[in-house]
Amino acid sequence: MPIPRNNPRKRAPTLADVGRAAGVSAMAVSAVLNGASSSVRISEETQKRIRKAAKELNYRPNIAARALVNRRMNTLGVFFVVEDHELNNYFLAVFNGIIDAASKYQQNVTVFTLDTWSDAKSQLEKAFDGRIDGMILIAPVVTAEFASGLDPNIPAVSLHANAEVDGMINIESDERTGAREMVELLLRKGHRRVMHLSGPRGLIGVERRIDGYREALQAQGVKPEEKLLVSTDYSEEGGRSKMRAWLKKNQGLDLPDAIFCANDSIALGCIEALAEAGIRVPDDVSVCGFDDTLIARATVPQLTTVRQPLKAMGAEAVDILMKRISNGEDAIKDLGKVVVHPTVLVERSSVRDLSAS
Amino acid sequence: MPIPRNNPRKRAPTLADVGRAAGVSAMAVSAVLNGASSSVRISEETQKRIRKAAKELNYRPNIAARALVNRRMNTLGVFFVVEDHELNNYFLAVFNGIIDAASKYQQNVTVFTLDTWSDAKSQLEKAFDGRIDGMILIAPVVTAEFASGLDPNIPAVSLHANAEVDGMINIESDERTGAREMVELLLRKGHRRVMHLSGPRGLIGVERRIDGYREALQAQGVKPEEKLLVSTDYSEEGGRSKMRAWLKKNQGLDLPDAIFCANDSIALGCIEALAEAGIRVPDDVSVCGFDDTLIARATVPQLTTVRQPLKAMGAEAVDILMKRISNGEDAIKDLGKVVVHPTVLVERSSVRDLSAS
DNA sequence: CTGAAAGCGCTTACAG
DNA sequence: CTGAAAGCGCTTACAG
Repeated sequence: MPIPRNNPRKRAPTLADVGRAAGVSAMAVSAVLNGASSSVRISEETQKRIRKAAKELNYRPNIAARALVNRRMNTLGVFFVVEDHELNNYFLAVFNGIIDAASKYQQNVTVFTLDTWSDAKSQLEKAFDGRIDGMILIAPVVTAEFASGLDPNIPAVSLHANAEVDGMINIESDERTGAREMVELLLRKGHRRVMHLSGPRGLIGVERRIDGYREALQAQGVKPEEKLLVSTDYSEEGGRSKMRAWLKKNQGLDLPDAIFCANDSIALGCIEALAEAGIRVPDDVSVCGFDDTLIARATVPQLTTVRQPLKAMGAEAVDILMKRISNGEDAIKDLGKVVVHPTVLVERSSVRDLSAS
Repeated sequence: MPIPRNNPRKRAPTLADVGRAAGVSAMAVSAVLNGASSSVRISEETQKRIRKAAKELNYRPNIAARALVNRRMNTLGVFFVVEDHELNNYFLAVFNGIIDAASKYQQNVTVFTLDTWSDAKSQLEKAFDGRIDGMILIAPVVTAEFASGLDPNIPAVSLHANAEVDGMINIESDERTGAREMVELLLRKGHRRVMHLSGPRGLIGVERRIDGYREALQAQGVKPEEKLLVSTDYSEEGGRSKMRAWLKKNQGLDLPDAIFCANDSIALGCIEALAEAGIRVPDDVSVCGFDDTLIARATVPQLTTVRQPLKAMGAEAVDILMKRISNGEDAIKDLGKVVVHPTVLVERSSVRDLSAS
């Protein structure tokens, strides 16, 4: 659909209009309204007159004119791939942190959704026309091709990037430790046969969670069973269908003691598939998740999960981005290329303590 | 925190740069790159040369300069009150529809969060400096004072506004019918004592749901009990605390047959409070919600609820807004001031059929 | 200390 | 059919 071009907005009062009303130059008005504008000194009385005129005319500085001069839009761009046109709770949590922090810096946030990261280059370009001062990439799948599509003049910060990009700072959480601690918890509670419903193989976060899972098992001398590691995509539907299939294939055989799901959505789908089969959580099998999104509190029983501080991570992305925008690339050196947040184990009701019984 | 002003972006190539490289005027470049620019005709060969130069220089038209001339930013503003700094699933669904539709029109979306609607005036003003071409107000609490704070030159569309505003189009769903149908369903399934956990009294949507609830009861000759109508705020915490309090107060007395909650979050809190008290859903009492957000599918049992087409409503807000922006106020006459979407009953597993047993 | 001028990068209207 | 000029509304640097 073409961009509608006609029908420009009505002309709003300008600095000149205000100046005329107050009997001064546009420049004087600018100086007064922008506060501490360096050298200019204007008498108290004139200032009052100017402010009064501005108020009466309902004057607002035109943002486009300002941006043209300052080469700053005071706007941050958020880039995110939307699967099946459905925003999810991971996005919600991160975005929440972003807008919260952005308003602190008086920055606007505009959201750019992509269909996929693989041809992100052409989609990203659209934003490289001065409309944003910095970009936040949420969970980008970074390839060399993709990285070459970035504009070196626009500072970028990523969350949960799967690879390091030159000149870009990435914010992550310690997923490996989080996964390890979760599985340790399961083992401590007497679970032995721990299944892992992982995310799509190859993504760095997925592999880290698998590593943590294996690490915990090995430390306790539990031999990992091949058939207890099943990968799916990071969705409710993925968790449901893979769990359904697994149950069908292993009909009549023993259930695992516990199922460690790679995120809360998978866990939700998993619980649904179990419920369909008449298997109760946590009475018959324990289930736990990862992320601690809204979903984790919505399930019944509420989900034991690994909390990633998603909101705080979104906020930090803004903090770092603002530093880079304001101070230029000098700011980077102090920061390091990766910021790692610790995860927190959140115990709710979906894991049963077998050791107690 | 002050807006960082320093450190402007690096100078990007301009039309003049491209023109110089191609040996033509900036105007010629503009004409070629903008496509069908009316009168101007430039030879095929020159066009090619211009495009090549633009590509080589990696030219992007500067959005601020364009906006200054066109008085159009091609961005839409979304305004929303965030309670306790927590975005919710209602927002997620509506926002999803908004960004989906906006990308269709090649419009950017920027999100403005407010603390409260009551002093929205001062917060709205910030956006009246040409940075947006139109505004979408999500669930605004409209007062005369608020309405007077709107800029008549910026087209506005609201969703779930509680009152009609002159010159603004409001998008709603037929909440009254939705509520009535839900309660009719409960009655049909043999429930008699139906409790309603409503939203905050006074809001128009809340009253409509209450009206629908009462209407259904009356039509079946069921006398509404005063103590079965409890109001809370539209949150999980509200549903939990009010349900807890009710159970405590009515300890030892009969439970209602079913609880009709005014939204899914309340229903979730309600289910939690019931679970705490050892009351099972739907075995001991049926619970249903309203909205059909993500939450409704996450609960176990999944929630029977009234679906509002939130995503479609968000998309329609954009469609209408774009008509108003493009065609001016002429577009309004065709539309009417209120657009009402039908609701749909979604039956899941949280309501038990008593008539069958 | 004040004001007139130049310039940000684009598009539109108007001469040649 | 083409090109030089004016103007969008602001800010910054530079004369008086």
